Amino acid sequence: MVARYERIADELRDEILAGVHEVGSQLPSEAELAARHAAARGTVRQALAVLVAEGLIGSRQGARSIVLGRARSQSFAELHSFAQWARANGYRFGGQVLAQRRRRATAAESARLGTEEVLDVLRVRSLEDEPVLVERTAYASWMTEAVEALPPDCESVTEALYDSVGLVFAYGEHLIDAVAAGARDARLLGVRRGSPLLRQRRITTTHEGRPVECSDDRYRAGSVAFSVRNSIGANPLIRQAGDLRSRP
Amino acid sequence: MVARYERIADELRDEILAGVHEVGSQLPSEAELAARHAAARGTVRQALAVLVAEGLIGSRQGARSIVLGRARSQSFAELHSFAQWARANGYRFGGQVLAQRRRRATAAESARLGTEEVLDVLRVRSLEDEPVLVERTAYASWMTEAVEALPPDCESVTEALYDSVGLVFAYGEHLIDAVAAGARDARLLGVRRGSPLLRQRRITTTHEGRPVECSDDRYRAGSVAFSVRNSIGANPLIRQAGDLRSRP
DNA sequence: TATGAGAACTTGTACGAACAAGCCAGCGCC
DNA sequence: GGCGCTGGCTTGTTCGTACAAGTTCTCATA
Repeated sequence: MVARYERIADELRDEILAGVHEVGSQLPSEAELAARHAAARGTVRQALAVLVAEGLIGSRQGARSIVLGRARSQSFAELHSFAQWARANGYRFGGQVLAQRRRRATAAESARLGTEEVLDVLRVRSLEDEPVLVERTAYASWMTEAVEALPPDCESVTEALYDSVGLVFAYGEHLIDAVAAGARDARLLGVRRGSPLLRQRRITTTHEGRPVECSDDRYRAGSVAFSVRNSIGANPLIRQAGDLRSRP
Repeated sequence: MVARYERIADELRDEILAGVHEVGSQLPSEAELAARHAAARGTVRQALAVLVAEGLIGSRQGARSIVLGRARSQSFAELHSFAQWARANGYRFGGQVLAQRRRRATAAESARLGTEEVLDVLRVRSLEDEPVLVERTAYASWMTEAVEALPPDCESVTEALYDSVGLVFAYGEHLIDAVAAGARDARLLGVRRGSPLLRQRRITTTHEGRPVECSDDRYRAGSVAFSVRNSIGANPLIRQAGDLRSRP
């Protein structure tokens, strides 16, 4: 059973995407939406909060909500899982494990994952038959067996782990910056050494907050971009300084 | 007057940051928090929703909320305004306008800003006395006079525009990827041509959804990173494909 | 015509209640 | 000991009400 506010949010989202409510125009008042859906105003407000979080609409006290854009925001799974994102957008995609071994955790990994040993996996992912992503992932030691059981060309690691051990990636923290391609990155992605890569370092945890993996993903420039919408009072993305102060 | 739920959220945030509630531990139940603050459960839930949006805690039906992390999330202003972000984090910073002229809007700019003419501004920003950011901004034509009135070494454009014409940047859309430094970028940032840069393209609007500016900001690699926390059911950042399909 | 006060409208905050749905520990059974 | 089940606890959803606070439009006045 889908919650009522979600159905209202879905309907409003569809209307916005279909152009019923133009960008820059005002939505009907909460009272009117409540009457139209035979729901309480609080329920409508929950639905609107969903769309605000998606960046589709903006709202402020006293004035009606306005439509900000028509871009669809994907789900958490699509941000976390390359396969789910690619599939949802209709791309051909693939993946291949190139190296996989157990090793001692570095100090940083140990602090983040809470284990002394990790399973180190190097994967390359392709989009539209071109390699676009080099993924270096360290899994916590209690994940080792489940990950080693996966086939090397596993399409979606996230889905496979859910099917095999019921693991759900629930929370993620991501750090995004740019780096130059090293010799190995360059060879794997088919670019020149020193080419710009978009790097996404992430750490993922379960529902209970238990760390599962930390990963260093590098995208070939031009293949993928990250998009974020924000507003006063709701801003997901923050900026962090690099290592300026430690440089000579 | 600060809203009650905000004060509760502030108190809980402080407690988490101070380590009263350890990472991975459970928060008191909503009922207990409500009793402690003499507030309704709905009010406490609003406070918790704030912390969920900040990525500090996670929650799921049936189980108590758990503490996910201790990183503080900055405000919208700090993401949008280089100066406010740098100041809030205690960095030395500066800025300088290198070129500024009116010109016809490109087709893309015209579509985004809704004006035929734009004011094109090229700025370089420094952090800790090193140039780290090249900013190419196109302002909508109705902004021209206010921007031209700013001093070339204006520290914070956002604040100056608020003071002079009461303009508030309320909503933003950002697209983040990596590019190679061109000859001019390289000279301005003091890096080699072809070096990786972190690019943030953004478009900003007022409260009413009226577009104010669109900008192409390029950070020297290593100087700045973007951070995002997400969870199932709340994810701000999305991935977008580049121009894969249009390539030969 | 321009301006300012005010009314009407709209969103934000807060309360209280009730039920649904999921989690977990403890209990009893095999 | 191990297993499954149940009952209590906890969060999720929804309703209804009331008032606070901000916006917008109207209308009277200068």
